[in-house]
Amino acid sequence: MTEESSGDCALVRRLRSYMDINPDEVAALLSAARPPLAFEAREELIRSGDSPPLFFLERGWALRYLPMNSGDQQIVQIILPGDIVDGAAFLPEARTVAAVRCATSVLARPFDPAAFRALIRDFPTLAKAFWLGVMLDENMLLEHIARLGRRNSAEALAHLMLELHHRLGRIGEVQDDSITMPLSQNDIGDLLGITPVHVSRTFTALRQTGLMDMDRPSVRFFDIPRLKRFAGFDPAYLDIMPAP
Amino acid sequence: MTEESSGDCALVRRLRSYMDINPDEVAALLSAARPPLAFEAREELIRSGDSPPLFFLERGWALRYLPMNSGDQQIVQIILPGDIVDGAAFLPEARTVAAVRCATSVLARPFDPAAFRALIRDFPTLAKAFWLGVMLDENMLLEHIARLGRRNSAEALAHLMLELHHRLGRIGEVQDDSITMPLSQNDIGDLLGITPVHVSRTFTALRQTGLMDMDRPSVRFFDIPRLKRFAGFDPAYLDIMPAP
DNA sequence: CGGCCAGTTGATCTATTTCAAACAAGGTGG
DNA sequence: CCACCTTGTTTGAAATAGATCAACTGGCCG
Repeated sequence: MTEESSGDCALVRRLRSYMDINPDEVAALLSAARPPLAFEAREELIRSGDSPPLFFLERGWALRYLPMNSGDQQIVQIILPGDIVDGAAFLPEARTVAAVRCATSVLARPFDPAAFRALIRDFPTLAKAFWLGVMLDENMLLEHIARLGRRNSAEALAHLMLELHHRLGRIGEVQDDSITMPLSQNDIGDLLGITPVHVSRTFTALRQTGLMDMDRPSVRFFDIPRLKRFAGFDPAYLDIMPAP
Repeated sequence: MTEESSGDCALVRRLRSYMDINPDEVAALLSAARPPLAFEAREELIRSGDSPPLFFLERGWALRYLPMNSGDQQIVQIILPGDIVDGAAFLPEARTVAAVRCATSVLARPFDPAAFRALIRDFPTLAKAFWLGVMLDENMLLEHIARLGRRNSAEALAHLMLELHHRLGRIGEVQDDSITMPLSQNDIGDLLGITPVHVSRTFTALRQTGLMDMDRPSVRFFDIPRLKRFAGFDPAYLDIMPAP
């Protein structure tokens, strides 16, 4: 037995949260999994230009970003447990442009690429679940674009926190309207394309509206409906499929 | 015979520009294709919330965008001949969040979704080519994020034009360092998250540097190496695979 | 001719940046 | 235990990129 048959694996838990996966499929999936690897906070999981390994995040937070030639960086994606670290790993020869670093200490579970591709070929349900994940990731990129292009800093920050609230809720990491959010204000600046000092000012402005509060690493939501209206947050993009 | 066997189909031409596809595969691909449909400029190809049809663009330009509840919109992707219009079409039940409208008059080629999925299952080369296209599209989204988050309007505009130059070059639509770019300054504002008046000012500023010039619908590049340096443009993200 | 659309230009206003300083928490070495 | 350093956050004052509002231009079409 490679793992608990119930699937003590963040990827399996995540897939199950939006698809019906039968025990055969879980077993097949786990047979392609290798034991998780541990990484420290700030460690690089993938470097820009790598031909990346096929990792799924098991525990912790990671950040996918584009290094800019000006020296700074633009974070493009927050990787949570159950997420694939870099989809380019499907194409054996492909190189990736985005780097990934750990925001916290992390457990990453490598999969055997060839075995994984065989699974996708042989199990239609897994193929569908996997493609669904790709679409979800794309939707998050699209909303990130809209955050950067069409929202001011307060709206963008609130929108980002609501997205995290929603995603963490799906993997069971929300305790009564507050989340654990390990990112620094520096990271958030790199996410939203604003300076860290402005992140701080924006946080205090939001705090003063009474809609949410945060002191690292916890973010508390006081009035989610009103915050959603303020940020223009509609979770439809995170719920492509109706719940099972 | 459904089509010229040489593949007079933008999708086939595009795939061939970065992969070796043999005649059997071309024939299989064309067998899933249906005759193209014509649309007018400004017509909606896909509406937000649709379960979208499986279209590949045959001719013309289309824009994929998120309608914002404030009434305006954020364009997230420029769709050129050979591009898939909305990848969500692979999942029969999936709904899309982004809408697509025609920027010019357009020919869109519908594919039979079930037949197309069968192709992906049965022809590894097509599957690979298709997944490569998905990765390319993702890379363009990532760079779009970096444009919005980490570049000022002049750099962003130059970067966007260089991306179009590169993409159009690949499908044979560049005549000696100038391209035909049918987008209005309004569209470009919706792309870059700036106001149309600022697009106009940015265009004249760029014109005065002598690096490029434009009067609709043509954009001319005078000094591409210098412009690339100015915009921080590195085409690596558009060239995942080495040329065949 | 009149009207509409796309682009330009000017003047003012505002969100965000930049630069600078200060503070708190935690870790390390004396 | 204290001095000291680093990292993350806060606050202030000045500078700037881009927004806003408004007016004007030049096609183009009926």
